Amino acid sequence: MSPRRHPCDDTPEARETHERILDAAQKLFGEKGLEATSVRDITAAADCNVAAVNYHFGGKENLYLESFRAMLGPLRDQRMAMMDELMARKPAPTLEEYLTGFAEGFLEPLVDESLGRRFMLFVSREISDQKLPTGFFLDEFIRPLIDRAVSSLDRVGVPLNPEQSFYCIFSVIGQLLHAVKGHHMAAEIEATGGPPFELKGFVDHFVRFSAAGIRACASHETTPTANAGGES
Amino acid sequence: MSPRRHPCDDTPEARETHERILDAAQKLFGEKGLEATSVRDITAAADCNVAAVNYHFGGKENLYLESFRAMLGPLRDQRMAMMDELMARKPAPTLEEYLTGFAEGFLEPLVDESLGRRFMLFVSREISDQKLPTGFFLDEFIRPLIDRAVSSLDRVGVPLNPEQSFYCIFSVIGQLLHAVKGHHMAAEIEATGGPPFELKGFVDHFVRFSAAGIRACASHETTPTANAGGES
DNA sequence: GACAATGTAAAACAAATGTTTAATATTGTC
DNA sequence: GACAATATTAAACATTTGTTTTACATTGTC
Repeated sequence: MSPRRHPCDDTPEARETHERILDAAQKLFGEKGLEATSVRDITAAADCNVAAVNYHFGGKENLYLESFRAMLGPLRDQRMAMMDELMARKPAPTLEEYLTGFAEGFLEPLVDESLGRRFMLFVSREISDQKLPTGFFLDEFIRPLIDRAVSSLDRVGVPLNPEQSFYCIFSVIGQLLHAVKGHHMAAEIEATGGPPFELKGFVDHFVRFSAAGIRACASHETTPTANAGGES
Repeated sequence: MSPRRHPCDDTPEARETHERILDAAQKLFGEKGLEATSVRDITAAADCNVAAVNYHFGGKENLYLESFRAMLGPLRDQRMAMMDELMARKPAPTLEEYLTGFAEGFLEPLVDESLGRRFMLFVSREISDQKLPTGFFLDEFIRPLIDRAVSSLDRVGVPLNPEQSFYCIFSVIGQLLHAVKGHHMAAEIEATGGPPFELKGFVDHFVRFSAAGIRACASHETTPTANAGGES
């Protein structure tokens, strides 16, 4: 009835095909999305039979989820560690150093054809076109990272209440995700005559822009009109 | 050979079906995307025959493009006008007023089931999963708006060079697009126990955050370390 | 009323989809 | 070598896909 039981490691060869399918699926699902990628596209790229997908993963939808899950854990932990490392520095980092580290850790996976890049494609797509079970992506990835970011931002010397922290992280992530889009569209932008989009230049701007923004939010308490400036 | 010739207005009835198909297509394409929406889904929603899509639009892909095009012009012009109106105010608006108007004009279409909301769904999807001809969306919508935004920001009293203006607009739009996502995911976020995402509260934060960020970028000339503050 | 033109409808089309079946190969164990 | 378990393959499965064909209805014109 249900042939999906995840054996996948009886022989090294079997494990190999299992891995090849997962690899091809991550690549193709990330590039073209769930519907636009056929099972035959994947098995062709993985150089195996069509039935192998159902044998190893029990169906296309489950393969999509497993492709995502296989990347999610390592990437989430990597970013968690990145933030922990930032907070563990001997002299506490300035807000600018914190933001620089955050941005580089966020955008670094984009530069080469790495696991992180594939995952980013997945994430971009999933955010605007949910295909995973409700809450899965949010609970397993987004929320832990936001929580960690909020609490790490808390120790960087800028006094923010929880709501302010959340909104500041929201603004930071919004900018960085948009930079991901800009990076993906860079070729097209330049092809049609737009200004070249450079990640390096953007990070400089991002740090300056966001540091001032965060400080402005911190210094805003009860006074209705906000003024920038006022740090040590 | 090619039955698509856009007659579409010989009889009032014909024009009506034409419109019904376009309406259903905008709704469904925006909600589920190109591949996940079948021609039969559309014709069922439009209450007409399957062949009508090919008769009136010459195929599914062309219908997708036409659905987008029909929204693009009005929405772009509306936002252009919004920015023009902002700039034409008798006393020149402050940066905060400018940002408030910009954010409200950007997010306003989200509140109800309007043309703007449909278009936003389309845009979100298209940004992370391009289905339209290369450059079309960029040239017809994104670039004109960015250009207008850059030049309008130029007259609000904050001295920015072109590169700084571009990056600031980039940061602003990144935050607002992410707010769109947050708004779309609001139900899901709250269902899983997250903090409620309120557009109103976000706009307040956004204005404070971005005004400080923009001023920081403006005051940054040759000094490597940027300090916020310093407006009139 | 006849004619032509245009819109609509039902049916059929070939191609592609995800999945399953059944047969074959491969491996480890006795 | 025989047996059983696992993995791979080729073929077939039933649907669904976008599109086309053919016939029918409607309308305006003479």
